[in-house]
Amino acid sequence: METTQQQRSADQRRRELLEAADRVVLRDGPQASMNAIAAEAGITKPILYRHFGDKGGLYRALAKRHTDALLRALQVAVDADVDRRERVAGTLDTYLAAIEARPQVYRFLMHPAEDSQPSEAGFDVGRHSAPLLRRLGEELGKVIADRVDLGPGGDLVGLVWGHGIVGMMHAAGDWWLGERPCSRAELVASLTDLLCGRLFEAEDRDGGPGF
Amino acid sequence: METTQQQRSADQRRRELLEAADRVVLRDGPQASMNAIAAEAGITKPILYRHFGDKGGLYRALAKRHTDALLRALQVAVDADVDRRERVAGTLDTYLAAIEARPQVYRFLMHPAEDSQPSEAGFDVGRHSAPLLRRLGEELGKVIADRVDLGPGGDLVGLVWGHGIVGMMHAAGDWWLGERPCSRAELVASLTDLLCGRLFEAEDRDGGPGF
DNA sequence: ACGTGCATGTTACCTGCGGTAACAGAAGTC
DNA sequence: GACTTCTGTTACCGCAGGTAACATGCACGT
Repeated sequence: METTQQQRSADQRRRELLEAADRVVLRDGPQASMNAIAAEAGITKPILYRHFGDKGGLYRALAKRHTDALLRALQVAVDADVDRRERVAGTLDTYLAAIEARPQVYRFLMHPAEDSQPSEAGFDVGRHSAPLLRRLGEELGKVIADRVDLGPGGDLVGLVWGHGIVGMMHAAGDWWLGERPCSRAELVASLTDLLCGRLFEAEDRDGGPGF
Repeated sequence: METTQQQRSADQRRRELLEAADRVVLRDGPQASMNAIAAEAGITKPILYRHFGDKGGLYRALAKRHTDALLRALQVAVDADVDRRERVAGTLDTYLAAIEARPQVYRFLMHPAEDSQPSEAGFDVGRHSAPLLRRLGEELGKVIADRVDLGPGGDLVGLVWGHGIVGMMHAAGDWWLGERPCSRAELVASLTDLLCGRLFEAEDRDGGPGF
């Protein structure tokens, strides 16, 4: 066949387009229009559609790059050779540092422009809140089930915890990024304490039901 | 003045419109169009806009009803007169029962059609992931800080935990609702265990670094 | 009784989006 | 040199959110 020339130039073009899209999303947020992206890349819409199918395709391709980068960073943190508390804190800090450094990217990843078609209008509740979180939860769940002895049904419990912890990290990070009520280190410490079970070690206050 | 007649009928009309919108959102999901809502209500678009300003206004009004209802239910659960573990489990279960009973409503609340204007294209990272979660986190944070003795800076820690726990509940619930990997009771038990600190009580498994 | 407000309702339109069809050149291949 | 293929364009469709301008009904002050 020997279409390698064309293949390579096509791939290269694709990368260029993705970088242009990246710049626009970084500037305009997740609701960046296809027109804007095409303009930034110096071309017109139909080319984008030839390369990526539809907006969802472009956004998926764009998201994959950042997602993979973040996943690699977290993988390193989760494999660090320190004690468990330190490792949990390090993982949280890695995530928070990432979203702090590039809030626009983070925002884009969490809000992939709700592509989902109407489907059967009933039970596809999932997937609207970013595939990234799902992937993170799944991965973390596997890691936990692998490394912590949770008895029978441990795989399932690991998954629950994985998704739960990722959600905790995400929600707290989102709130923190908006309000900046404390330093990153303090946030990490508080969240780590929570996962350590300090909620159930702390004493109730005077009257009334403790939480 | 004596415009009470008109006032009352206006308020009543508003309620009727909200109920129509509710039906449509329940049927078509969060991307229900203004045209569809107007049609369901038996009128045309401009009336909706006169009552609610813009789509964001309608959705905010619509969300407030469900949000308030859910908040009341959670308030009851969080004030229950049982021990702490039972109370945590009950609160989680209340939330999960709600989203299980009406997934469409839940989905709508979490995805209020990204109204946010472009603003200054920079630092308004918050608010994209549903005001409901923020409100829940804030309320729970206050409750925790009120009832648990967390030492100096406890208010802030309470807020961090509030948002974190709500995020955990949300993410785990979202995942669970999509995959249905276990019963609600099992999910509640696992999450409660996590908040109890079982992650740090469990033993490491054989080789490699424990999580 | 009758005009005057005012809220309610309509039709018809604007803008901008995602997405597509149809056409116009340039380059490699036989 | 004809043929295909890739790249790029202009021009358009359908549908969304949102608005202007015009009609209608009902309570009022005199």
